[in-house]
Amino acid sequence: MNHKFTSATISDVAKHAGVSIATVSRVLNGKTPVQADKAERVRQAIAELNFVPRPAARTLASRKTNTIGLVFSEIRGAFFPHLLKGIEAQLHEAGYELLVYSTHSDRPIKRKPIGEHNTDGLLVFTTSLEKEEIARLYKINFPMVLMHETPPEGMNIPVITVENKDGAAMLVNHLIEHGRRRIVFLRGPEGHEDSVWRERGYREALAAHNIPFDEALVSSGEFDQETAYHAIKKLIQDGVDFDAVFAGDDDASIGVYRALKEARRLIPADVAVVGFDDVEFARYISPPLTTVRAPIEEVGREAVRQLLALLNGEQAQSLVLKRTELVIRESCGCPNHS
Amino acid sequence: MNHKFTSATISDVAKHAGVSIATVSRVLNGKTPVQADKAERVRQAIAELNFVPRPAARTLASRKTNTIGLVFSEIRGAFFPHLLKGIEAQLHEAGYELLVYSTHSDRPIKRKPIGEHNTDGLLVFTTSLEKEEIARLYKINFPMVLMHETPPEGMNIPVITVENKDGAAMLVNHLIEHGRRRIVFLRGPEGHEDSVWRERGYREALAAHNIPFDEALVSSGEFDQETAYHAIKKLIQDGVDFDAVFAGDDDASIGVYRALKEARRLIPADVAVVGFDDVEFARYISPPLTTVRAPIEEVGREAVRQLLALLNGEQAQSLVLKRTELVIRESCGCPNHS
DNA sequence: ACGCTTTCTGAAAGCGCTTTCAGATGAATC
DNA sequence: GATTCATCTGAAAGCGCTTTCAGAAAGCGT
Repeated sequence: MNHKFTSATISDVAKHAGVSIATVSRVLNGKTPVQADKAERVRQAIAELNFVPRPAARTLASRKTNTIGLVFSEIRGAFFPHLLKGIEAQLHEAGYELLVYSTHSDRPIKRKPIGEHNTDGLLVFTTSLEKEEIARLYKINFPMVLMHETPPEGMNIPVITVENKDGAAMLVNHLIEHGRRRIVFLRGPEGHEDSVWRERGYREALAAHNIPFDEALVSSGEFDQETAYHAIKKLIQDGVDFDAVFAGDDDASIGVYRALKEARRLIPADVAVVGFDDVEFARYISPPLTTVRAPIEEVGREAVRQLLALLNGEQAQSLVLKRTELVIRESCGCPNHS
Repeated sequence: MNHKFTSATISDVAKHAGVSIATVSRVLNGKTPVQADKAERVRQAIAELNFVPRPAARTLASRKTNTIGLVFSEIRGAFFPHLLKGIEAQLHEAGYELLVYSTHSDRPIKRKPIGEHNTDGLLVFTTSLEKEEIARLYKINFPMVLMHETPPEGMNIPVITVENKDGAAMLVNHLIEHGRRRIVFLRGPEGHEDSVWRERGYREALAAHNIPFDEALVSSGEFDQETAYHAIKKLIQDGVDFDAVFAGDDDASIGVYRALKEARRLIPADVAVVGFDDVEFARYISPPLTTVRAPIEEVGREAVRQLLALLNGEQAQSLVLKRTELVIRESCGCPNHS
């Protein structure tokens, strides 16, 4: 009943080509030399029998899964496809498979879902994996690289992320140079790496212009529309005075737009708004959003590169910061930049 | 050297619990009864040794991979994350792993990338898999379900998609009821299932109002901005007369907006525009886009449900059409609908 | 022609599980 | 108490590969 899909095995090929299975394995893997004519016969047999080696058998015998795992907490946000695309492309170029795992906290975990038993290495996005699990994997020296998250204290795990601080600072500087002084900052999720660095950029830019930091202007955006919407709404209800909003990211700025429009505040005349990421819709919302371009796809590719280096026993860079770039459109008050 | 990650195996557990590996296996799988006290001892041993069964070994022995594959041609379009989310969630609820594979045509395929050897079933999105490969898998009775694509002639493979025809017809009817008569339709990619049905809806709506179909009004949108932009630009240059555009999908309508704005045609006063999908940005572009809501995440979940049915030897529905819903905003000329 | 490398090859031993099969155990029946 | 059954359990045989190991074949120098 379970034998439905069994097709040719390595010994069928061996028989067909008149060699031993060891030889077949050798031409399959190409690491050990095989006489040209035999190799050719084997290749023919493989073609004729339409033989495909079972990954499970290979994995069991070689202890290499040939797949890497991607762990993240939730599929959300317009940047996600780009990340995935970069990872997928780079990975498959190298001949690896991609196992995708999303750690919804509410999911009952039946068995250890992803780790050293079913992957050769892990790509971890932000805070999707608990510190203890990271520590455990680190202890057994399991290859992994983190994206948009610094490793726990004392662990030397490669990190790929974008220039969050610089990007944020560019944005806020730009706002300040446009005469904005009361700039709201919408934080991302609690403990979120990106958010921390963006806040630092925000603070540094303020400090550089001698504008005091005002806790009242900082609120939670959670990097999503809904929370951002409510945050801004609340600020308005509370009568907080502000003339600009750094939304945390582009998704959040959507919520900001909505709250502002409902309150009949004009963008950018009354309130300038800037995002972060430069996702597709940023240029098409109205007014077009000034933001910072984060090379997300490149982050994915780079993460894979570093992980592959690790897998090959090479040294990986412990930190790769991808450059961000200010994209000026109209929501900051600059005209004619669409 | 490759033994880095070896930890406890089933025989360690067996020894530790004073039973045979067969018994351990049985408590692991829970299909065969085991005396309560022994089972308890085994469970303790598993916990103490931190034992996790190797999937490769299980797969090899049982011929079940416990993972299903998702195949698609390109990670693109704002709806993709939703699809993936639905699939991922539903799948992991059922305890399956997700192997993701994108078939860029330009990728050198090293080995058969995805199929019966490394998955228990396949989720195929649109035209990502060649007809021959589908036929081959179908012939060996390999479980799969298609999303947004009908199977080749004579093959009974479950299909999950949305009410493309109805959705398109609703859109076009709405346009016509607003007095539009010269309605451009931007086709999707050649051979794309969704596109075919949307065109049918378009034609039926025209026919229902006795408006003759005009080939000159149909052009290629490819479901992306760029192509849509050029298509509309060309129509304008060619002096084709039109008062509305059914963009094919929301992504394409972005391109339509751009071309129209460049040509100083007002939306919706001069030209009404409607999309398809209702992705996030649809409500935030200016003017807010009238479109049809396609329950993409639900398509993903349903596809998984049907595939799981197939895997359990149950009968799957051969066609599931998810209902679409007209979302009226402003780009069609309706006021106050934001 | 003889030893000595060097290169290639097959036998066989696993990799860590599942699953069959036959046997052990104890309960139930007469 | 003997017989029959229903339950549970362990030994052992694979699943389909990779990899070691030792031997065969072929090349080389003298």
